[in-house]
Amino acid sequence: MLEKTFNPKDVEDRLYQAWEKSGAFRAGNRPDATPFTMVIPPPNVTGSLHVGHALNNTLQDVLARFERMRGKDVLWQPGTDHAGIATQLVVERQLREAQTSRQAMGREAFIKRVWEWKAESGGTITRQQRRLGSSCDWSRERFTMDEGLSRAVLKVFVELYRQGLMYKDTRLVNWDPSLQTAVSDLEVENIEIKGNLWHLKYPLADDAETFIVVATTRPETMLADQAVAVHPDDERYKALVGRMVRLPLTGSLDPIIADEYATAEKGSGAVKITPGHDFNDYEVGKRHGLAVVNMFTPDAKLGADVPEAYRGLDRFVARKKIVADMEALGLLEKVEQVTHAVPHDEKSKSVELEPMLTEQWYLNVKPLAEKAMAAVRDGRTKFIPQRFEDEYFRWLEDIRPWCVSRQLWWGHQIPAWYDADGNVFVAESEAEALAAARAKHGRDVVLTRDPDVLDTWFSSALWPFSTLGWPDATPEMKRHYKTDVLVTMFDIIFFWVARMMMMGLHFTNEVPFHTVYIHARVVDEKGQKMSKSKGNVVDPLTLIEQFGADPLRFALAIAAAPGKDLRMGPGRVEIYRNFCTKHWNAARFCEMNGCVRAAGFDPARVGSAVNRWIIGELVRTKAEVTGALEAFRFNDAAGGLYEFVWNVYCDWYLEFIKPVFAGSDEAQKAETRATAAWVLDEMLRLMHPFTPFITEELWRVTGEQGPARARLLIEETWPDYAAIARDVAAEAEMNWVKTLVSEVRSVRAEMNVKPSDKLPLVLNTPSAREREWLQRHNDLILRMGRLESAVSGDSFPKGAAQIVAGEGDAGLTLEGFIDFAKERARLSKDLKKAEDEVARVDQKLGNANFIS
RNA sequence: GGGCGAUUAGCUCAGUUGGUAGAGCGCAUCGUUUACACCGAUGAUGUCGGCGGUUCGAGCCCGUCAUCGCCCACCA
Repeated sequence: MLEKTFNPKDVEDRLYQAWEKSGAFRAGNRPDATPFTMVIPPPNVTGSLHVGHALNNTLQDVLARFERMRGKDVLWQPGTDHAGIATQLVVERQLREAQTSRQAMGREAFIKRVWEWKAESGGTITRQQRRLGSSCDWSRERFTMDEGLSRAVLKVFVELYRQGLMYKDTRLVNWDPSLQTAVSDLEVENIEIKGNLWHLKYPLADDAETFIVVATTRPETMLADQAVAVHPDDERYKALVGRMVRLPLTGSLDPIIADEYATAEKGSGAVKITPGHDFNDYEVGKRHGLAVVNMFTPDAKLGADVPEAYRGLDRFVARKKIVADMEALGLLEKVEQVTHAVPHDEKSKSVELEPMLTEQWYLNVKPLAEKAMAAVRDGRTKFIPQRFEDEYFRWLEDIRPWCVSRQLWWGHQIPAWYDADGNVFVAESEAEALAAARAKHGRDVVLTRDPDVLDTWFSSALWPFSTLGWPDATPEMKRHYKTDVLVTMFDIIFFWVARMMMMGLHFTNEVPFHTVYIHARVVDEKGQKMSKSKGNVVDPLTLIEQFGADPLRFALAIAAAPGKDLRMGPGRVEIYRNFCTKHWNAARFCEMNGCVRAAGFDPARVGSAVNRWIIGELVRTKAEVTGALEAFRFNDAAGGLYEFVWNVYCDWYLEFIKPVFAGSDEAQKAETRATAAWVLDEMLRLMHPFTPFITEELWRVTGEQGPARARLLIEETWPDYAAIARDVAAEAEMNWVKTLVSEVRSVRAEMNVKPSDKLPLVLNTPSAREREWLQRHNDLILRMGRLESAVSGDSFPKGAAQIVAGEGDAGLTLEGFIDFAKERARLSKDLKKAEDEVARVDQKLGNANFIS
């Protein structure tokens, strides 16, 4: 006998282990079947599961289990990402707490330390994915710094280099002074902050009493100024173009130049040009042949190229001092308050990035982007929802070279070696590099390896094929690439999706996936973005602990309407915990009534209307769920199931069959038991992709073979009801019955009659008020009496009917009633439509104003 | 500055080719009848953000305005 409620804690672990042990999640179980492949967006190896992961994993697991049940050979490829910056930061923090640093340890020891940390904490997130029920093929788990994946990275880098797409360049780059590394354009977050716009007076070189005023938000950079620019058409300054200013504080001479970049309306109309520390100024400098002076050290303190008084100062300290000094010289004209966007690192959002002139490795992604755009344009890869394609195009259309080198230690070290003269040798191994160097010099030379590592997203970009064994021609590569669906969130379309498209097409000539499903962001129950600082982070593990994995999964799936924020919290999950209990109790009811699947039961040959009807409803639901899942409408699929389980199966069907079980018609009882069991059984299968644990556990209740069947659930096929025709008669009949029952219930409620009371009880002692009601609803109650007796098998309470009707049986037989029901259903649907159409045409003709 | 999305019951949200406005929660009333109180029955509640247009008919299509959110952008 089942307990009154489902206890997820008792079963989740046991069931998951049984699944995994049985090899049910393994790809390759069905060599003849169509493959279905997804790669998981690899979470940070040292991270833990947040509710966004939970959504992402749930949706993929729904698809994986659905396709597996449909008979496909599913590979859901799991793994983790080494997450260069994030992981290095975590370990560095630990070192700080231990009073040491990576610099003190040295590179080799530090990397060893990170691997240790990975070994220690790397299992956390995959354990948590298991708790959620994710049916990944764990036997194929990969890590971006695995030997095989690293080999793919080397090969890709070297090939891109040989193709001339990967190159070193010295240019301005976004520099993180805290981490002391370059970051890519995508990793910059512009944050609006309130600041000052200082108007500085620069005296002319040959006339110290005449000034040109420049406005700047970054006065400290004036120490590296190389010019003052004005717009060529700006009448105010035309005469000054070509003359020199003497830069205060440094005394150097800078030309006043005319450049379109300056806007007369902005600031004072004249702008200081600092090619070393501003992307625009850098371009202006190139046009005018200005020098590029770097005035900062890597940690953004003032360096050797500034007057001694400022050397070693932090940039913000220097800013204050320079403003004060300028003011003391009478060269500060005014200060305006402005809000302006300042580039910050997107991780902590607390470090102001500095444009810095450094040498870095760049990948010219332009030609790759062309192919990536073409693939989406001609439909080889589709985005759902489609509007994300526009965003994808917009970014790829004006894509700039990708700065792929990072001045970190944790990551794939760049496979480039240098000789003493600075010649570079790019090769997949040191031996190859040495050989190349020997060939060049005619003798053995000593090489040093480039100390930098690659952007984490470089290896992620290869994920769909590197995990399958590329560059080797593995059977998995052949069978599972391209993959089918990528399920991810919109915030990494540029970081990851676009780059996978580019790399995939470039190296395999095939798109990495035919569909990209973009799901929403999960926010808290109040609609606030979750953040640690706000303390409103919803922890999926707490929710699993509290309610179970199934309710969380169902809550996520049913809320997953494409492209909208998705609110999540305990309240939401509780609703679906209740739903799971309801589902559980439906099975419990079946168990109590001996509803066991009967051997040889044929749903197409059921006799009674109630049973024919519920089978029809099931068939309809299955079609709805299947269609919804095929279209990635998870909310519709889950919603349809919710409706069927609760409002159709429990609220109507189980209520209808109670009188049957209480009655004496043994043949009908047997049929009804078999039907109830069969429908429950099928329902469990439809529910399984969403709530795998409870369905697996309940499965044994309805199965002839007991618990041994449980293990097999996910290997069973998705229900196929092709042989069952839609039973319109049963549908119409039951709809009519339901309507009547509702009407009667409403009458009873209004009359204050207990549902348990038989009608005759009321009729024997009618009050005046009751008598009035009975008169008004005479006809209804007559029919109801008929129906109840038809459903329950009891004899029709003739006496009661006579009392009600006052004139004996109205002569309505059940058959006559069903005909009436059908007629009414037909009329209310088809005829209504036809009549409307006729009326519409009539009206049109009437309005047409024919000439007779 | 550009682009996108949202605006539907008190709250949170569905609503896929335009055809009688839906769900859950909450609320009110009643109820422990062969599963389930993590339950059941019944009920109340909507100028579908405003205005204009197309149509026999608009929550849905078009235009416009308002408010909120997100993304992108080199503006001093």
